[in-house]
Amino acid sequence: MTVRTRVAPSPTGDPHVGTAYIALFNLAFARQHGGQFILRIEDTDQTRSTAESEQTILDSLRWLGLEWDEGPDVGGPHGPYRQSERKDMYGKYAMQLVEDGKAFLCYRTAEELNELREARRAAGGHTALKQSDLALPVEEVEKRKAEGAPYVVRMVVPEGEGACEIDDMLRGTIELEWGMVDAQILLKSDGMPTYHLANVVDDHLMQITHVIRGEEWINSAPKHKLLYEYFGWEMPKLCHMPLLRNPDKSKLSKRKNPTSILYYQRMGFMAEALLNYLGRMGWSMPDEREKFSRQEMFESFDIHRVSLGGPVFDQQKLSWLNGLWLRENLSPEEFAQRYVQWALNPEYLMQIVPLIQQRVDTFSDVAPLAGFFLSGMPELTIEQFEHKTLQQEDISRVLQFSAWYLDTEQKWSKDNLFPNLKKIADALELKIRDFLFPLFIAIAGTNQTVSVMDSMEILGPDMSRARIRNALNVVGGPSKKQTKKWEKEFRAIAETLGS
RNA sequence: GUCCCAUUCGUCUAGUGGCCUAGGACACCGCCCUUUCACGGCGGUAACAGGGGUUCGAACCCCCUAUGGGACGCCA
Repeated sequence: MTVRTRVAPSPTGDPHVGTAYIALFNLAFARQHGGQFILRIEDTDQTRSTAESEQTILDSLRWLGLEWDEGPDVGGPHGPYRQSERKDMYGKYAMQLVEDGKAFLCYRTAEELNELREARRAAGGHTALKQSDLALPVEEVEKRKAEGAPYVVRMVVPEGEGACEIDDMLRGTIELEWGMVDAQILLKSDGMPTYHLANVVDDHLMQITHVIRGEEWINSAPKHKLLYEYFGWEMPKLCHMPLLRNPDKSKLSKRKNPTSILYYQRMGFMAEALLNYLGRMGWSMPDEREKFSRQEMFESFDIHRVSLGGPVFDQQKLSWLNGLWLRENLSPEEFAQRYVQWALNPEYLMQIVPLIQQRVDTFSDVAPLAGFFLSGMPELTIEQFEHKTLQQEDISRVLQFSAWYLDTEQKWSKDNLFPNLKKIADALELKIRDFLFPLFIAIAGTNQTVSVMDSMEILGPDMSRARIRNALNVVGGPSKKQTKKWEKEFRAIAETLGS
């Protein structure tokens, strides 16, 4: 038995707890059955990942105590689909389907597709586009072909009534209407495969027998099933896990909740506790024990104990669980060792020391100056935000605009953050030193400290965002009406920001 | 909008037709321990979304409604 999970690298390189969640259940399932667990980084799009961001993901998963097997290599060394030989490989499979009449070349332009979809939507029915919807007159096709116009390869899907039956290990049989399934692009105009093609081809070549993935994939399962049929391959068993949620029940997202494993690491959680907590999301031990190790989980694992309601990721319960691990599983010596490893490791310390060395007279000055690098959320009061020229509304505005900007920023370096924040300051007609004041308080709890840009870079995106959100709660955010107005202002500014 | 998936205390969950007067955990509240605060111990408030069936019997099976979420890309 071989199960696998696919990992989509995030543009920021931040490893997502949802990734670890799915990986954990794949691993538990595989280990329980004495099978292999294959982890594959998926990046056919290429706009997302860099070698560094992929490495960060793998390191984070390893830190959590997850492990994976190498499995058969597909089309070259493990990693994203950049190499040209891979293009050839997937291209061959796609063209084979074209020859068999299971796929077709499509010369439609983006504008035409938009129009077709608009028309469908206006009609109120399904928006899925089929081969017959996309067809062009023969002469038009010939004309575009002669011009060397770009084309994609799309799969043929059933038209008319009927439903596709998908077997899910937890949900039983799910019926999805073919009407909802569009003629999925298999090969993009640049010749790279889409996820759907790559997914099916790889899983077949890697002899995957079980796929445990997020619920968001249920709707594309018919496409996958069809591809297996077209190729004449056996389809792996599918299992769709519930999605982790924000406190407001929406899909876990960084805007509403810290999602990066790096954040929880920086926040001082033990890997064992975080993994334990993820194991409690939608799953329970037969004896309902709250605290259990990875090994204990694997020994008692039963995929049928997964409950399907989307679990809310609760920071407070995670903290409690972490406290249990800290208190009960570490001797004082181990505690000390772990703490040093967390706080005083050379890698982290050497980012901080250059910032503080010139500003201290004694070692005892270090902790007051740089303590916020080793803290969670600073305890803030409204008084700390009092400023000689800025009004409370200005403070709130600075924090809110910064939060909006930082939520979308993908390149997290001070050389990128600073010019953009400067532009926001200019747009708000604030001096940069005044503009930065609320950020200092939010991030460090004081403005008598090292550069806030450096601090944000070191603390990372999720920790910085969380602290600014925290500050916004203390100061009080904008009212509903104000929010609308500010959002409009911000959108205008956002267009001028670079990356 | 269309389709899909879900729905047990505020939150994570136990529960697979009688053991349910619905159990545990976090959070919250109270008491005890304690020079403080934590930790720990004890106790308390709090839930089967609603309506119809099926059944001797339904949190559990079926249907409808509601609510939440997800999917509808040359993203994954």
